[in-house]
Amino acid sequence: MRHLRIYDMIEAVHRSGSIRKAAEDTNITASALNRRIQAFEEEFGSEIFERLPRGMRLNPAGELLLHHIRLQRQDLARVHGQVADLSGIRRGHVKIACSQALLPYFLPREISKYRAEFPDVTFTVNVRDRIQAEKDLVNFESDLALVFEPAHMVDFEILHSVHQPVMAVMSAAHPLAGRESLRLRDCLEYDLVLPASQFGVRMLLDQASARIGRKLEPVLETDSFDMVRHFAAYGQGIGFQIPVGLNALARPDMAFVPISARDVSGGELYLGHLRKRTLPVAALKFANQIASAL
Amino acid sequence: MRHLRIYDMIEAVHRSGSIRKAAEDTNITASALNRRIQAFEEEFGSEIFERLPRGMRLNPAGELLLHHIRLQRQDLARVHGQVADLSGIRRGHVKIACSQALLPYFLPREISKYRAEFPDVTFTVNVRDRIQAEKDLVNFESDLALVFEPAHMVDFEILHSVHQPVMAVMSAAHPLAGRESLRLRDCLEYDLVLPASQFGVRMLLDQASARIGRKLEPVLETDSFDMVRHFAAYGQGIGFQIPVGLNALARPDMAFVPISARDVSGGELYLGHLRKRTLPVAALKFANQIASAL
DNA sequence: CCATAGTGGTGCGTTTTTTGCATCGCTCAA
DNA sequence: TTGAGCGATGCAAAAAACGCACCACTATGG
Repeated sequence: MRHLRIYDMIEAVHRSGSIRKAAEDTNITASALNRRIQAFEEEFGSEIFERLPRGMRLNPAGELLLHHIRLQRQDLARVHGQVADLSGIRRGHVKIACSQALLPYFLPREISKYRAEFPDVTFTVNVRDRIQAEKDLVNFESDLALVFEPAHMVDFEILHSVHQPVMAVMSAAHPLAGRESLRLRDCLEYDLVLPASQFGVRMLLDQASARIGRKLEPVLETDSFDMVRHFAAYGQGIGFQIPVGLNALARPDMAFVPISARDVSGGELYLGHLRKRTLPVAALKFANQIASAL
Repeated sequence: MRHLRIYDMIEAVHRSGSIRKAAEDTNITASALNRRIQAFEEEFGSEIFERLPRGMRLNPAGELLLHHIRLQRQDLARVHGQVADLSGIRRGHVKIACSQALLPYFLPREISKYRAEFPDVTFTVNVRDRIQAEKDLVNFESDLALVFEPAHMVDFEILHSVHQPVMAVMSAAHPLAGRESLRLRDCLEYDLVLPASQFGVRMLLDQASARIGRKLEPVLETDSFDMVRHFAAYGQGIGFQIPVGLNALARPDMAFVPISARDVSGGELYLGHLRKRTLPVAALKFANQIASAL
């Protein structure tokens, strides 16, 4: 869209922080770029950049404009998608920000299933904690977010939610492996491997242990749920995960035992998008599929 | 916004139905306009107009694009408003689609009150029935709608609603003028002046009279509530109106008596805007003022 | 404390894009 | 059948955008 070129230029200057650097990205001379920015500001009726001795920075007006630019671009992409839909072609691209728990089993399965029906739809999946996921939505870097116990949710519009108890994860040979359910105090007898504090599961566990007057002292704290699972699988440790991140069939060597709701009531896994936003067709259809899968 | 000129051109062609006519509105030659449309379609990846022997018409892709254009333009206006807000200037323009009932007293008073605080804000008020009001919102021809008993409401997001009983309107000298409330059957003894069938008040009255096995036979049916009031004021007839359209202080020569809720339960007056839309600052502030006034 | 590298801004000749004019081919209604 | 109205197009003129060279300014680091 050549007529929206000026928006690309503004974003390029915003990204690189200087006209000269942005000029390279834009395949244009710094002088030409400079003049287009100036002309735009003139027409817009207000400066959108602060001129600092070391470069350019968006001022508040520019921040507002930037959001408009992103909104505008995403909406145009939606229109493009719908127009493609008219001609019977199901094309498009879906950008997802999600918790790690969704990565090993759930999302790969759902994406494959979706692409079996619409092979021309492509995906971007970014692992984000619950705070960053919301920021991604605001910046239009993701269409959908699938997160466990999100943090503020002011810009988050819920499409679907599902309750997830917290599961203890351990080797199938572990003494507690046969139990129907576990109390939190049972787990404290063993080596604990816990996700880092920014994760929802950890937050729930911390709250629960505080209630029974104990403090969790993990032997291993990590930001990788893969690590949690593998450490638990090959030792006597206990890890924690939510059911959507587990697959009993795929791991007969492991045991997954729910923590009693009396200790940890569990949390909600939310599927949502940016408030007030109209999703592209592809993203909407995929969201519906996920919602029914959950 | 020079870079959005192509959008103006597309809208102009859509409005006038032909390139040559649109060329005059756009202050450009037909050939230049033609080529810009062609270039845009090329870049957009799909034709947006049907070429008919008698002119141009938007095809489905074009309809989708047109909606995007309007959305985009309105959002840019919102950004402009917010930027003006940053510099302390309260400028802007508010477009309202409303029922006739709001015209005589309510809206003039509220607009004056608002403009006393923000004199640089201007207004457009269009009288619309409840069906057309919603269309106006969809086409971005209005920011706000203030309507009685709207029809489908699928694209309508309610900001505020207030219950309005139906009032009988008559001369102060009318035999029924002193009553505290009226049954519908009391009114049927007199000459009736009714709003046309597209109005919410009429719909409620029709339903109510059908319930008591009667049919309303007005001596005067009109699409002007002014006419209803004046006819009632100068004769023995009875008209009907909702309270927001009446002002006892301004008309000591008239009497307003509520119809018993056992006959006509009344209806809701809704203030709303297009679903998912972010209103310009001025419109939002005005909407808040109206909501509290109601 | 000054040299230097990096920043945005500008004058001017050149290139690219857009526009206007004239004209073609087509369709439909009188 | 003819004329009026439509969109499309070739070509030259006008306008806009661009690249180059250079200016003024300011932090930073030897």
